[in-house]
Amino acid sequence: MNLEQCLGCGKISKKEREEYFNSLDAIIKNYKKGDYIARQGDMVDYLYILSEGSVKTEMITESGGILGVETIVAPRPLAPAFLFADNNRFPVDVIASKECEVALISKESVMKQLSTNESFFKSYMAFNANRTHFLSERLQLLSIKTIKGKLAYYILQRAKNGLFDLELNQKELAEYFGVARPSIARSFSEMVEEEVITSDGKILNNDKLKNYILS
Amino acid sequence: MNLEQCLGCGKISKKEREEYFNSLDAIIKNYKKGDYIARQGDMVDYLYILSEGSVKTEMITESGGILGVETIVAPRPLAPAFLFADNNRFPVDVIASKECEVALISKESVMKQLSTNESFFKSYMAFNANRTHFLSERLQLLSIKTIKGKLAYYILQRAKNGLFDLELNQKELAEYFGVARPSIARSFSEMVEEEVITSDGKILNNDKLKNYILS
DNA sequence: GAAGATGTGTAACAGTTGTTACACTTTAGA
DNA sequence: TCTAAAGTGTAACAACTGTTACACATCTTC
Repeated sequence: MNLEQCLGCGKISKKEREEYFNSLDAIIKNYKKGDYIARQGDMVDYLYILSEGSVKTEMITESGGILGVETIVAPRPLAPAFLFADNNRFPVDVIASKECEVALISKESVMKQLSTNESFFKSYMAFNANRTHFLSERLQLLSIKTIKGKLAYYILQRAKNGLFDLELNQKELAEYFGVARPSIARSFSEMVEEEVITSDGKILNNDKLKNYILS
Repeated sequence: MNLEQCLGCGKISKKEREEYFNSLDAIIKNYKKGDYIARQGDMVDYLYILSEGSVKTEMITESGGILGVETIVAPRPLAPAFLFADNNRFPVDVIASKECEVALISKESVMKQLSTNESFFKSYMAFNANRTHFLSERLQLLSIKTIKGKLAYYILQRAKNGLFDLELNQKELAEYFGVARPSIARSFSEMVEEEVITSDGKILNNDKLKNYILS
């Protein structure tokens, strides 16, 4: 899910990239730290590609305070989904957190590329599809309210032949679920206690495991 | 976000729709209640459009129990994002919950339409863009842990000139946030108590309101 | 193989939310 | 206008999770 994928080109030098952007009629803009790249409510009429630097997105604060939301590091498109949305406006402020280079590709140019450059098309579609996939996954996980439920869902997704591998350690799981680390340990050991799973990765009671997700 | 939007055609009769599907080389399939339309892990090689009926998505249960996930009512595409995803497999079982008609349009035909039919293209892109937008919104809201935080985020999104309108009643808000109704009432009255908002829709302290989102 | 770093198990307590129940207010319809 | 339905305010208690702290295990590196 990066710049190369999105543009349908492999790893290239900075010079090659510039030539490539030129062929797309891109406007290259440079920003200093603290510059606003876009403001909440601005129309998204271009495909914004952050080719150098990093940005953070923020909600507006009328009276001083600032609420950080997310940091995005190059290379990555900035709001690729909004370009074709009905409400095609930036949902947040986008501010350079260091020196940035951004390529703006007009909607028309993007559409032309999409229809003439199969590689570009496939990459663009795959990027958005993967993002939807990612968001759906995260949403389903977050909408499960209990930690045991999240764990059960997570385990069932990775289960094979009654065995599972968590892949992440407790600290990483906690971050992924948005919960506290000791809470993961507690829930996990309770599930072992209740003979639903074993601590070494076996599923003992599939139905009970699924029931965690519901309740 | 419906069939018409997705296909780039207005409201048409069933006969017209069938002709339209024919022009897309669609395969029309009919299912009875209880039939499996797709199984978890099946490849998504077609654009599935549910034109009649309704389906529910389920996680598999090896030993009897069933875990419902979501109900989808016609007309709507079924897994439009997965068609172009890298991991293009159904994430869940899809089962007819009444008599259904599904149009399967091959990936090739979809790509052909996308490049030759601007209306189809725009509708398809808008559908996916809007879905991404929707998912991002929901995810951001759900990732806020406290109810006061969710309320603050919700209010700030709808705020204008220091005023806000919740638009939903408490019961609807509770469902939207995935929390209990009395908890909404409690959090709301605490925020009024703390002189951050008034119960009739004024924002008294913008910064405190944003702080709820963080903590 | 000793030492620090990383990962895990666990406990006590605080904080937030869910559950249930009920009173009250407002709205919509007869 | 009266009534039923829908919406809201609130309280007591249960349940779950977060916080903090510490013990112990395991892994890495010199």
